[in-house]
Amino acid sequence: MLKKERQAYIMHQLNLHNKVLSVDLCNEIAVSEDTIRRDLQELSEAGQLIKVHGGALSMAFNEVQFTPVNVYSQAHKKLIVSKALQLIHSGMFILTSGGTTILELIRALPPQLKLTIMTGSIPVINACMAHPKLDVVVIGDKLSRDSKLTVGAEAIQKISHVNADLCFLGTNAIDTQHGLTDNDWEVVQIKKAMVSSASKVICMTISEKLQTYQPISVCKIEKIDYLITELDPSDKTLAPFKQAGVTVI
Amino acid sequence: MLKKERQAYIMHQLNLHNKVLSVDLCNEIAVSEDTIRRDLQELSEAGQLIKVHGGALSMAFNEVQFTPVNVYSQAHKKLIVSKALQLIHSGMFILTSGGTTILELIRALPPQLKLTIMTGSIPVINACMAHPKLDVVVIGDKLSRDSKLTVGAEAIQKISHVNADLCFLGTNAIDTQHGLTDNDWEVVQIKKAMVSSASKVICMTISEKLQTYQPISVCKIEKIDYLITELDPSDKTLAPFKQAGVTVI
DNA sequence: CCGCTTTTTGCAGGTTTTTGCGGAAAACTA
DNA sequence: TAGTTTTCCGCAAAAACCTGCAAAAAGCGG
Repeated sequence: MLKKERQAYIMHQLNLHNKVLSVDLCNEIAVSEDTIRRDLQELSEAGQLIKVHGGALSMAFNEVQFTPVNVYSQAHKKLIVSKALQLIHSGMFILTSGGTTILELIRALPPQLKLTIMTGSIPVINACMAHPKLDVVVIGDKLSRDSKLTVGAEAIQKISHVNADLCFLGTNAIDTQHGLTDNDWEVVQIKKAMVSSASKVICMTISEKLQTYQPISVCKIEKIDYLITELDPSDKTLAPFKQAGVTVI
Repeated sequence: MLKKERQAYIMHQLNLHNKVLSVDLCNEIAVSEDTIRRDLQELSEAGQLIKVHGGALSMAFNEVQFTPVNVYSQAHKKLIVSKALQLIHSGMFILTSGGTTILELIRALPPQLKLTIMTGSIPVINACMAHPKLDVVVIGDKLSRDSKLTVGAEAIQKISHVNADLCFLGTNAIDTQHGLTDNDWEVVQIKKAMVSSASKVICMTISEKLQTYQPISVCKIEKIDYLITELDPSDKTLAPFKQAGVTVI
């Protein structure tokens, strides 16, 4: 097999699987491991792939790896937030749990907007205090260290006595079969209460979390009124949610 | 599985759930716990995550908002705090309002000390979360923008149902004639409730605020059990307080 | 076709990386 | 305080890597 051929084969494999192992390649092509290594070396110098110990990764893989939360995921969240702002109108009473996306939403609220935010999430409260007009109602109870959220019977009871216009839920995992799910029992209880006490329930999430699930159920998919992701509403990933009656934005 | 791949997987999980456990990861990837730990170590050094005992946390969720420490009368406050620490013992239930001196006290609590802190002050809650062992009970209600404290009937009712060992009050003004006074009606209501619900009431203040007063009364001087200032207890400024039955430290 | 250079390939060796393991130390939990 | 879990540290084996070398293959001018 010619050298050019071999390297073309390597690139082909790389495009298919996003990674190759030196061992696999030298078995497939029946050539010594040294030769493969030299090929990978050359292709790496030509900028066609990223060589790593034991094989190589495609450039595509490396982009997502080297573009961490701050840039890639952050841009998505900004887009999600801008969509969510359309649902918010002056004077509304809003219930929220915690989560990074919700935090971004609060930070993005226009300064002149007057709202009442009811929440037990300390980061959200902190963000609210940076806004000039927001009325904040703190849900009191025991503070959960992990989630930075107040949890417990007192908090649930308090939530059950309000009627919010909107409820924004931090989304840990969501799929059409299990609905909205999470992994912290106490946080789930709070979220359940919030779902019951709001006219409209809104889930904001990056598309990575779609069609994943966690052990504990918050609510069925039918309870969700709006689903906001960074994807275009017509994206095929979102079709099952539309079918389940969720308004996808 | 390649090392880079593994680390990408870890980061992915972290973006989804905001935290990962070493045990979970080594099961999911089928690799020894040591390897996972070394990966977390590397990613941590690269500034991609925060390593903690047992796993790791995402950077996004754990933004530490560092409240600037004002050096004004800092030395005095350190002294006051060190005196106050003598009154605090493991397992106590403590009620607090807000105030910079109380904030300093929370920050100075030894890391191994276990306490339950009940408060409606957002800065105090933030400080408590930086401590590894504190149990925090948040007093819920409407958040007062000025004082960053929850105020209202709900909060007062909640406070009235507890029996705290100690109550630390932020001191706005104190004198022997009018007792402890303040200038915010709603905050005063909260402080009144706290005084009623605690076995011992402690006022910490720099000496400048001694023998000053404000329009609204929190409680008579007899209700104060301890007064802590930066002065020596034998200082003549403090004599009238001793005479009124306050234990001066 | 021949003698020459250049390229490519495999191999032997020595070095570096990676990984898992055992035991001690540290941290956490009750 | 005692007991469990997690971490740290050193070690050793395996895997991967690099370097230099030599043989085979290919290219090339005459």
